[in-house]
Amino acid sequence: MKQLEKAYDPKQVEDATYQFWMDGGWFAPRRDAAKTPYTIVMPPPNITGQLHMGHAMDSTWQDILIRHKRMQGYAALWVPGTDHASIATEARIVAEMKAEGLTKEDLGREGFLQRAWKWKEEYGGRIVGQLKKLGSSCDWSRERFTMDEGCSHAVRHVFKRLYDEGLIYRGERIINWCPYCCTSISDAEVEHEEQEGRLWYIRYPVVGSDDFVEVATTRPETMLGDVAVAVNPRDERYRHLHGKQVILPLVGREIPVITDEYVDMEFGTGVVKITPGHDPNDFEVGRRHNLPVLKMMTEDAHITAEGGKYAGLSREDAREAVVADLEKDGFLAKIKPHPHNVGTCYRCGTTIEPMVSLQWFVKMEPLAKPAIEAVKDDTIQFVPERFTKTYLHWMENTRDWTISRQLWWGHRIPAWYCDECGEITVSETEPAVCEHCGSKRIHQDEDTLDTWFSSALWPFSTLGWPEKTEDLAYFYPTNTLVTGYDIIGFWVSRMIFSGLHHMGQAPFDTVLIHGLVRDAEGQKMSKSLGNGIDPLDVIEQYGADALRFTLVVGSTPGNDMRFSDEKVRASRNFANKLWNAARFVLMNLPEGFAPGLPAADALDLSDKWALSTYNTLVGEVTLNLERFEFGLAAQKVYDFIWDVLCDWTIEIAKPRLTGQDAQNADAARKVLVYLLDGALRLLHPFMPFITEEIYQALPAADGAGETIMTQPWPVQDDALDWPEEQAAFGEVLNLVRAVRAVRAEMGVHPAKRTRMVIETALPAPFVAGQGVIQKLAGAEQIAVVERFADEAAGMVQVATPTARVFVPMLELVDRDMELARLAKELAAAEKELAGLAARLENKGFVEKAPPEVVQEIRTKLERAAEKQARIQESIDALG
RNA sequence: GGGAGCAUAGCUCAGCUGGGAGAGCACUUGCCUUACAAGCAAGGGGUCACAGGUUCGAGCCCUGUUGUUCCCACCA
Repeated sequence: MKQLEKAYDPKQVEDATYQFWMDGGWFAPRRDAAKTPYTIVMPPPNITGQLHMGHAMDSTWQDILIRHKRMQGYAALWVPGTDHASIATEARIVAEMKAEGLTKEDLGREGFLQRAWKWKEEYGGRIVGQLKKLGSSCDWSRERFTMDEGCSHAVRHVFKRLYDEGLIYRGERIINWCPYCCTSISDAEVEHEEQEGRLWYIRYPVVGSDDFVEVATTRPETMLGDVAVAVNPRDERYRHLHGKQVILPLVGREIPVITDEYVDMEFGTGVVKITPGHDPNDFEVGRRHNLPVLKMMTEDAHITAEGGKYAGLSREDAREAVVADLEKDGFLAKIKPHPHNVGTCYRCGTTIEPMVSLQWFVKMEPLAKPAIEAVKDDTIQFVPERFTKTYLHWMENTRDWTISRQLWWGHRIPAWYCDECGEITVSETEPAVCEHCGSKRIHQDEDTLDTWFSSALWPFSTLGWPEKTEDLAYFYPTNTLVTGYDIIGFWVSRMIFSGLHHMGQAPFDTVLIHGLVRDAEGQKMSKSLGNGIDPLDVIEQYGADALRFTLVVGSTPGNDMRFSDEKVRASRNFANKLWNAARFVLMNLPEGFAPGLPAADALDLSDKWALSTYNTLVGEVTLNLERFEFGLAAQKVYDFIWDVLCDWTIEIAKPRLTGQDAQNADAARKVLVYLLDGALRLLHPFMPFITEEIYQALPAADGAGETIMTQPWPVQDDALDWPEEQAAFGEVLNLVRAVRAVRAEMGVHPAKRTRMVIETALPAPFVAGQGVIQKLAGAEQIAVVERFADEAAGMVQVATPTARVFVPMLELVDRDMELARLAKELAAAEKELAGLAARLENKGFVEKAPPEVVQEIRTKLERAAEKQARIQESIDALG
């Protein structure tokens, strides 16, 4: 048997325990036909990332599910891995190179990729080690990386397949361009932020008259790319302009006035300038009217030659210059303040520039349809349910997905262009010749794929797909996906349509959504605010179990939570409490102690109460876990350990353990060990380290080399349910509490012991509970009688629903004070009685409420009436 | 412009399918009761945002209002 230190020290335990688990190989499930698989794929953290609170929460929740299912006997697999995070990683490396005075072009593609891989080898594993500190029971033998060989194969396979199906196409479209990252980004990667903008009203002279039209714009510099002005066809104010031409100020180009329903007559002047090259709406309008597309900005957002004298200026400088010239030449009518939304790059925050460019796209509509169905028909459920709306809204409004990125770090697009015939060859492996004309002069697309393109395949690419592996057959589809609500659009939705399309089966059945972890003030933790709390610091100070527990209690799916030191300290204290309870139990076990519950007739009333309470707990916690109510489950285990086990059962056991009755002492020990063992199992998913450490010290595990990880999850058992005894002992505890309250109120010193007479019509439980009352209510001698009131002069009297206690302490207290106290008690009892009586007098209640509820109130009423009568009698005796 | 969350003790939050409100921290009082002072015992503190409605009964369901946070959206 292991000796436990006086206070729990996580640092001495955690790393060694994790190593013990690794050595035991318990993280890796075997494919066992006799078992049911349960699978979770970890949302792969970015290789650029450091573990933050979001990861800690995410991983804790997943680990709770996996550990619980593993104990229930499932073949539980948690697949870990990391994401190459193309844009983030590339930005990181470019910045690093910049410090050395190097650019990507200096190194060239090959050189850059070498450097990137080196960077990955060096830093990519960092976060993996951090996940281990948390206690995550992932199967590291199945760890994957989105750019490893298998995942890359899956990516090329999917690309080829979708291309052949006509679901991937290449085309010139208007896309979101980040001038800082110098790449296209998808709609989902654009963040909108409100900015204090302005509306410039510009006069465009009408050709062939002295008239002009006023056009309102938030981006005057884009007028250089104007190809028309548009009015609403129904707008009477501008009917005379239909078919006319106007002159573009500063540039002098003649452009047509067109009519289009898109124009809102209410906004601005009702006239819109059309710039198809740099505005998504204008692009659509331009297509409808066959207007040319002028590209007047470069990839780093400077004006092109198209912009005449403004060529070479940045978009910001160009705006100033254009506005100044407009004003000088009298074209500027007015300027009004105008708050509006500006799209920014989610990575770098730069204002995105809509640009026309040649990119690859995934056609979304045919893929989205079944993905919408799968959620509507509950094949996939969101927890909490409300996120279904978020998902459906995203899916139903999604436009084609821009998947090409002008980056080097990532999956290079498997498309080759023929220098002879110009056709495209898409292939999983590098083709030798153009499949159209057989020419050998082909070159591969320079671009890479959006990071999410590979993450979308994660639930099956990690299991070996497109190979037909045994893992894939056994573990797919996975079961629960755990993630934050912020990536439902980016990731969850794409996994769903990918799984359905490529596997013919939804990738998981449940999406469990957690909220954000905020700081103690409720602010989002972020690097720029510097308010991030490093989970590793918390682990260092309080231990991983305390951190995990904190991330679970008081949290509820989908809701954000605040993180504070006080909360972790409370969790740490709980760990220590458990530790000491275990120490107490263990130090009371004799050599050769044999665990196991004694026969029912060897159990005393308190044993049956404790075991019944535990038995109920088992059922409730199991149900809570099945419903993903982790916070409730954790709270219940906490309450059981602290309240039922420590404050009552252990205290009650003390006199039994040191008493004369050897059989009784043995029963107490066996029950304590049984309850401790059960509580450890129930707590293990939440606090894996300390529960393992204590489990190892229990006689059952002694030297057997077993782990709590694979012990069976407790099952509710009717044989451990004694409702009558549970209720009867509850009355004993009520009496203890009542006596303690009166003693405290009267200022009786805790060490002072008194004689005590219990008057009750139901003596059995109080006789059986004598020892308990003696120990916990400060009694030295107890008599249980059916009638005592007549001899009770000069005694303090305490009423409970089923008994009255007489304590000879009146010499310690003032008689009037005692009367006043009793009067207060009586008032409270009468109030309760009146409330209950009122409910029963309500005919509607008696007739319509369920009979068991009515009966419960009747019983309460009887009890309350008895208690009230006892108090009244006490008062009469004193008076 | 649409959609969603939240509003419960001084603070942070639980509260499962409606049966008379809980925890942690903080506060007050008393305890070194040999597992634990990171502890033990006893307490104080809440018209569950507001107004209606459904129901025998509402923190929970419905409608509206206010405050607050977030998501989505191509009105120049």
